[in-house]
Amino acid sequence: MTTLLVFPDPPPPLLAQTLDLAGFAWKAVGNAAVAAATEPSEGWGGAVICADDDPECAFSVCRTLRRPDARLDGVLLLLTGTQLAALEHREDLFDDFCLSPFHPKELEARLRHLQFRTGRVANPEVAAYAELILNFETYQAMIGDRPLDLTYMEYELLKFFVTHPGKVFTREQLLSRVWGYEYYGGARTVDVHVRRLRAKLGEEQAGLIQTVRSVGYRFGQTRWNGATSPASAAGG
Amino acid sequence: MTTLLVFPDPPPPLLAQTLDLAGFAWKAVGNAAVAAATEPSEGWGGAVICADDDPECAFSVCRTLRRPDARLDGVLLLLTGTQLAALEHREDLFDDFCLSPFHPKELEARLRHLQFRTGRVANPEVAAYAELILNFETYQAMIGDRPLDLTYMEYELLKFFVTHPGKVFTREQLLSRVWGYEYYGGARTVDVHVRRLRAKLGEEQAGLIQTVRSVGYRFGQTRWNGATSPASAAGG
DNA sequence: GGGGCCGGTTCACACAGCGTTCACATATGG
DNA sequence: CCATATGTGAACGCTGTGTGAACCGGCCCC
Repeated sequence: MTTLLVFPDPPPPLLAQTLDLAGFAWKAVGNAAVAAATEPSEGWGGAVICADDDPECAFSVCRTLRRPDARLDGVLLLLTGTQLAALEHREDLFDDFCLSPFHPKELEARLRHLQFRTGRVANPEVAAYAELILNFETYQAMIGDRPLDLTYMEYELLKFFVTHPGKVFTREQLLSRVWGYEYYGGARTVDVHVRRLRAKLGEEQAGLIQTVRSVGYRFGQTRWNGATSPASAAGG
Repeated sequence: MTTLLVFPDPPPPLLAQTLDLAGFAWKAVGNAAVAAATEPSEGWGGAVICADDDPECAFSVCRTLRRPDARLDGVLLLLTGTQLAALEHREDLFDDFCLSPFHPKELEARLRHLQFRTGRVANPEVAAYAELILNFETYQAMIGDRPLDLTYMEYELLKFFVTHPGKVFTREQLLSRVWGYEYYGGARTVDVHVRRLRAKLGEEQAGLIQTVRSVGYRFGQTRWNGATSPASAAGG
């Protein structure tokens, strides 16, 4: 369960109670700066912004959360009926809203739906394996919370590995499927790229790419480590 | 203004009145078959499904509207407080809901936001990314508090970048999507415009446009955007 | 209608990054 | 202990990109 950002700090008692009863993990912040400073490493799982008391400040927090360079999805606005008109030109600042005073079950249902939406609508153009995340749209890679600086070929090779975990590929297969053409005698080129990938993955995760002696390389699936039957290699 | 699908037929009087007063064009249908038969050529602009009377039938209509091969976006569910629990395993059937009896202004605000989300509403007249602000109406650009003097093509290119932050585009993609036509051998033209944009953005912000070697260019989003599916966190 | 300016496109060149290759060291298996 | 396979470090050369400048067409002003 990810952590919800809640504004203001402290939040209205009924809001806090509702979130607790519904089983949400949350953290209250008084302004956008604190929100940025206390952001968990996996990012906020959404936000509940209460505009009852200080709508201007609430909208300001929303604006900060929604800036395009680090946009937060899953922002729910809590406001009174008289504030409805203020939403008209601020459609981009929130994903859902709930009228205050609210029915606890309604808020819970909205938050659940919001988490469903952000989990499902989120851009599918990514692939992940354990700690490793590749974003195909941005050509970026992350291992844990550390961004990887990969060259084009390194990225393409890693992308192929991540999308085919567990399988063993010969150097010739990798050359034809990653490089995309038949190759003349340069099988060792793969070794060099694998080596550089291992180096950039770091000491910890270098084992993600395993050498299968006299066959080729395999990505992930470390459960089969050690002495396996040769039949598996022959069958692959 | 596109036409909203409304269920049931006839809808509750207060619903019809609210839609009329808010200026929405709508058409009531009694079941999914009629909805398919009377669908306007441009498609439905969304749906308001009232589950007050016959929730089972309402959910059935939703299921039909949401079938994967012709999924309708912008489905708003109208239900009573006692029906909230029924939403839990039907998250995919709707995009928003509103408790009945409803405040007309709330329903109106929800429908407006739904139309904004589904993109059926006119484009915003400004866009911003970090320090950068573009005003599409006046063709003005500002970086921080400094106005940028951009030519037409520079402005169009920057506008495209700002509205697609983080994604990598090849030169060919940029040519076809910014210049708007297929191009003969002029891929380097993009380079020159990018260079001039960088120069005008200034030393500080030149890094906003990043070169992705042997791929193309990317605007902003150096930091990883954590908007990935929650499954990745669970899978670790 | 002519000349100068402005903006978009194209060209030529230099540099740097990256893919490839080689030579050698090390590991593995028979 | 040998043969083969793989890891490692470094060097080479190509391709892609940055950069300055020229070209060219349209527009406005004189």
